[in-house]
Amino acid sequence: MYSYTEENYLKTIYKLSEQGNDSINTNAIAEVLQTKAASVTDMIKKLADKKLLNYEKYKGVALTDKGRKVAVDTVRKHRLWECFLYDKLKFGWDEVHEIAEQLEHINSEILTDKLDEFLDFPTHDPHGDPIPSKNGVIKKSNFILLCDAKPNQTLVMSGVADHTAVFLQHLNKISVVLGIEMQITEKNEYDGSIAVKLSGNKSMYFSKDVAKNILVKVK
Amino acid sequence: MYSYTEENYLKTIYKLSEQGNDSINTNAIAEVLQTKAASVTDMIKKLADKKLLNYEKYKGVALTDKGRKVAVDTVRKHRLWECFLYDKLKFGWDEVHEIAEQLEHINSEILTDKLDEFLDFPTHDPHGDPIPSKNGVIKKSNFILLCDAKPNQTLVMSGVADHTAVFLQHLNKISVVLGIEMQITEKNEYDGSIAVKLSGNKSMYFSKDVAKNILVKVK
DNA sequence: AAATATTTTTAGGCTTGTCTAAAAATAATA
DNA sequence: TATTATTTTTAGACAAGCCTAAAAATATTT
Repeated sequence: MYSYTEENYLKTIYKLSEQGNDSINTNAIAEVLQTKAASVTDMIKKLADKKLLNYEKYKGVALTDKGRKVAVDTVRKHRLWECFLYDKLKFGWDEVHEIAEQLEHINSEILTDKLDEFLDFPTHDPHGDPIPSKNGVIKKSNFILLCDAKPNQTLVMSGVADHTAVFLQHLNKISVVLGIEMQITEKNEYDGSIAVKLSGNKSMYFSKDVAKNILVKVK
Repeated sequence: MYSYTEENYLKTIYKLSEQGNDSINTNAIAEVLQTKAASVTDMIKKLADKKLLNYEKYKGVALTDKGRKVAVDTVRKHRLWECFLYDKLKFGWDEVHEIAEQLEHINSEILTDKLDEFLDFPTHDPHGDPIPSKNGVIKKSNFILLCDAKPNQTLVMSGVADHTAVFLQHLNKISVVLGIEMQITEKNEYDGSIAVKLSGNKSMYFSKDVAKNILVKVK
């Protein structure tokens, strides 16, 4: 239906627009896709011709419903494959993204459906990101950043804001995985660091850099 | 490493050479790949430049060890994915080929290894074709065609010579699946049809067209 | 508001993989 | 063997996706 490249452009534009970036500028797309602004302009014109996005010269782009559908479906496939790699093949959560970047372009609706069923209809991928439903609905998660959470509430580690392998590997190292529970015991104004108490009364410190990239849910 | 297209050319040439076709001619490749002879010539030159095959003008081609390795690895991935689709996702054996045509090009050695392990190191795909080992060895199966088998031996249905969806669907319809056992009770010279006795003493007839496309193993 | 900086677009070109039409080589037949 | 038929290759062209360099538009400073 759509090429590997077209899907990647649509997915990138979709993600940038989700991140609040209201007007999606050429350079931002080029940056994410590791290509040049001139190439982005070329492709944008083609995608606009196919009614996948609205484009006005020098004014940035916005996906049409048709384009958003393709993007969301690509995200859905990406996250389902990540679940497969993590849950079934036992890859680390820092390893699944790269492989899913390839698998997300496999084109078979029935495959996606069967995979979904095989995985028992997961709602979130291994990084805590929501998996869009077959019809493109994404359930909004009520996650907050650990650095914004209040003390004395039970918090459940539910996701990450930084998806880089180095960050995920750091969390591995300090045994922070999805599902662990904690309570903030101390928030230090000076450096933004946070002390928490884990189940089993173990305590742990997070630097601001880490705390601002951990998503938690208030239990 | 190698493009989708390059892998498909190498796989096709490999398969044609396995089918006994000693000199692989341009037209045969074009036929399989649904393209034109001129395109094949172009690609052959590029693959020869990359030392993936030996090529002499008007004399046909032969894979080098390097090229064969790529081809066999693609076949390995194809068949492992077919096992996954069949065993885990419960696709029919007539449905797995098309999807595996896409999945075979996913490039990740560790993924292939983990998939192999997840599937418990299968030796044959859902059509009875052998799965090459990681280092490219293909165990030769001692299967024979049902039409060439002798009466009064216990035969195990082990594979198919015709991989088309229509043939596989026909076998579904008459409940012929891998693993069923049978003994030939009658071979008709006139039309080449074969009568067999299945376990449970049920009997069944195969036309020559069917019998010549069923592979069995003498138990 | 004018000058400068940044962003975006255009122009022209490259590679991959494809095509058609014509030429060259090989194979088959009279 | 000469002729015809088939196969293969060459020549030239095209679309997709990318590039660099330069021009145009927009944003930011002074």
